[in-house]
Amino acid sequence: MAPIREMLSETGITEQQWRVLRVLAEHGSLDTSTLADRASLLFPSLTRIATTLRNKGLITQTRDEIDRRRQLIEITEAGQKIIDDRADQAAQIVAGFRAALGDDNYESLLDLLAQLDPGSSN
Amino acid sequence: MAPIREMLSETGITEQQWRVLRVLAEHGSLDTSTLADRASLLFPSLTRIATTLRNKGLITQTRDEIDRRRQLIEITEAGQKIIDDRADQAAQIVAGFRAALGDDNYESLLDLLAQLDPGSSN
DNA sequence: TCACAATTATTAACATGTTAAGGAAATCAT
DNA sequence: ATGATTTCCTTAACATGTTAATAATTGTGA
Repeated sequence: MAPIREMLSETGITEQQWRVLRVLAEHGSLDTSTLADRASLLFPSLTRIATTLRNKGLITQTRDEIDRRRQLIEITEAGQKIIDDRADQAAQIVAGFRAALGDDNYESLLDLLAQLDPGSSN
Repeated sequence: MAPIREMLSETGITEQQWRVLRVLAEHGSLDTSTLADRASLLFPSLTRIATTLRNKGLITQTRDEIDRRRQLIEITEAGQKIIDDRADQAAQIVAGFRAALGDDNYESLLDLLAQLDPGSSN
């Protein structure tokens, strides 16, 4: 993940914050549970990350009026911009990994890791 | 690592503390730099871990009298006992992973991971 | 020898992982 | 309808990863 963190260092955003924003960028707005699941974060972590992202103005949190235990988290324009500006760069980093291993090996690695951790739907 | 952590939960020792003890159990006593390297820990982490292990009476730290910047870290009998008592159990957990993937796949996984991170001599 | 650099380790500050405890809202059984 | 349970989330407490700043010691060159 070092190259990813390096890319993000200039934004003042961490790897996990970036992951949260990416998931939100794909899905628009999500409830906390789904978001935690897709970003592979535990609840307590997400709570803190959401707080800092909210303070940075990159997301908004609103109570679900139907079930007021729930929160809806939405990415702001500023947050979306951060993702958009670096999507290509991130894709290239991943492509770099893939190239380093070769396509076949890359697929093998993903398969083997998936076998070890059936939980991660990624 | 979940099974490892579960095994360790009864000892009150964490995964990293266990790693430090394991390295020490193999090598007797080591200077901090070498220990950090072999346990794949950064200096600040090792400093803290050493403090807690020392407080638990599992290691001892002594200044190197020739170069007084350095410290020698040694495992105590109590620390050695913790490792000895669980070495078999840990080996079985690893064997379990290996069995889950199959021997060939297991080797493949190690190879692929090594290609991604040439640094880890493990 | 003495200022300056390099080495070794610690401390600080922040973010996260992890487990446990707590709090508010909804659900359910009676 | 109400008390117990469940669900969803937050807080708390501790350990670690990570980067930067400091401290202590040693090494070096003029």
